[in-house]
Formats: sequence, C-alpha cells, structure tokens
Amino acid sequence: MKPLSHPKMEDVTVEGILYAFSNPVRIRIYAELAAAECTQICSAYRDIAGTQLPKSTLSQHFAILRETGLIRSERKGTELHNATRCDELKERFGGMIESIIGAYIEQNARAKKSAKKKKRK
Amino acid sequence: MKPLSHPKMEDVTVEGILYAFSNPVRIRIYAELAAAECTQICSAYRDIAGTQLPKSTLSQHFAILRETGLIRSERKGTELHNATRCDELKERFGGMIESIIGAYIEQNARAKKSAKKKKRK
DNA sequence: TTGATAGTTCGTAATAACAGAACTTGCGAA
DNA sequence: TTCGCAAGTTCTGTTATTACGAACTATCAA
Repeated sequence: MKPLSHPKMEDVTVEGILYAFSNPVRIRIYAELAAAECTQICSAYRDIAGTQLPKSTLSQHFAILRETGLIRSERKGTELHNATRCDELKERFGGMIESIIGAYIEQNARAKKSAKKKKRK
Repeated sequence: MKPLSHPKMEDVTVEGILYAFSNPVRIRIYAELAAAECTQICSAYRDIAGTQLPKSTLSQHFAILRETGLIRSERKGTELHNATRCDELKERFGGMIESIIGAYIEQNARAKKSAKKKKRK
C-alpha cells in the first residue's frame, strides 16, 4: 500500500481546487469535513450522496481531495483520519475557499427552501 | 444553427462554475474577459494557451462558459460578442467569483516571478 | 488463526474531452 | 450577383477520465 502523500501548499493550484470541488460528492465531503470539530474517517461519508456509494469510489474521492491539497489524512489502524488543511489554505488562497463553501451552503439552503415551497402547493 | 441560450441566474450552480473554471483555458478566458473593457470575440483568444488552439475547441469552451451562466454572448454578423455576467453573478454568489479570479491571478503572478528567479541563476 | 472492518488497487465499461474536417452564415470586393 | 473569405459551429473518430465491482491488503480483536 502506497504511503499517503500530501502536496506542499506552494504546489497547490487554483484549477486543482476548482476541479476537486466541481464534483458534488467531493465538495460536500469537504464542506462537512470543514464543519466537523474533529477528524473524520472516510466511511463516515458513505451515505453522503443520498444513495450509498461504493467504498472504492469514496476512496478515490478522498485521494483526489488529498492529492489536490485540500485535506490531510493520517492512517490510524485500519482507519484513515481526515481533516481539512484550512489554515494553510487560507494563508495561501485568502478567502477563496471560504467564499466557495459559503456560496455552496447558501445554494443548498435555497434549494431546500424552494423544494419545500413546491411541496406545500 | 442553434440559437444561443443563456441559463437563468437562479439555475446557475456553484459546482457548474467550478467545473467551468477547472479548465486552464476557460478560467483564463474568463479572467481576460472580466478584465476587458468591452465585449470580445472568440477568436481574440486563439493564442491564449501558448499554442494556437483549434477553433472547434475554442468554440466548445465558449459554449461551456455560456451554458454554465458565466458569460453572455450575442451574435453580430459572423462574430460572437462575449462579456461576463459579472453583475448578476455577484448578486447571486457574492464575492465568490472575484475571490477565485483574484487567487488565480495572484497564482500566475507568483509563477511568473519564480520562473524569472530560476532563469537568473 | 480466524473473522471482521477499513480502505486500496485493478480491470473494464460507460462517459466526456479534443481536434480535424466539413459545414453554415454573413459580409465585402470584383 | 456571385465569389471568396473569415468567424463559428457541428460531426465524427480517437483519446483520456470516471465510476463501479471484485479481489486484495492491513489491522485489530476474539
């Protein structure tokens, strides 16, 4: 099994981050991980897409987030403990990531609301 | 030829924007278009990638930017006049896009500088 | 040693991106 | 008018990505 590798923050790119976030599962994982108070294991997100997603797929999403430089992962036993690299990211990219996640959360809140409205009719 | 269609701003998504920007050519087109003072035609960006890129490819990139909701295009004769939808986007997504483009520009500035440094050795 | 759990890797089938060629459209000159 | 050119578009085949299932590794605990 390959050792976990994390890019140096100076090698992290804007395009890379945007690509990683362009997938609905990945941006959601990141948003939840950012909101969590402590590290989370991969399998905590099995049901994140509504449907239960295969663990091979989940594993690859985490690998992309990690190799993009968005999260840091550490093996503890059989588990992988994940956390965002938010401090470093903020230093390097300013408020970019916060504003992306903020817009994402607001978008979801709006979608939820309009779904409710529809239901009420 | 299909008529040009622009999504309503309420149907524009964060993920869609991030996907569009995850391509180096597209984010660059958007950044330059945002910096331009007036509308620009597609072929103004033929050389944007260093190498001259095929116009079929360029056409498709513009279509993606348009269908994502990032730019507005208007046919004038044989030309397509393009501009960003920055005002609407700002209203809908707050500072998100500005902070992305800001980070992108800063990243390029940094890359240029370190390339110069290398050369000087 | 065996079983169970967490995650990874590999093979493949579906999907999307890219670029060349042929096509449409609108102009401006002859 | 008609010809030719310039700007984009669409079509098509090739190439690269993605997602999933199945088989695998690694660790822990009974």
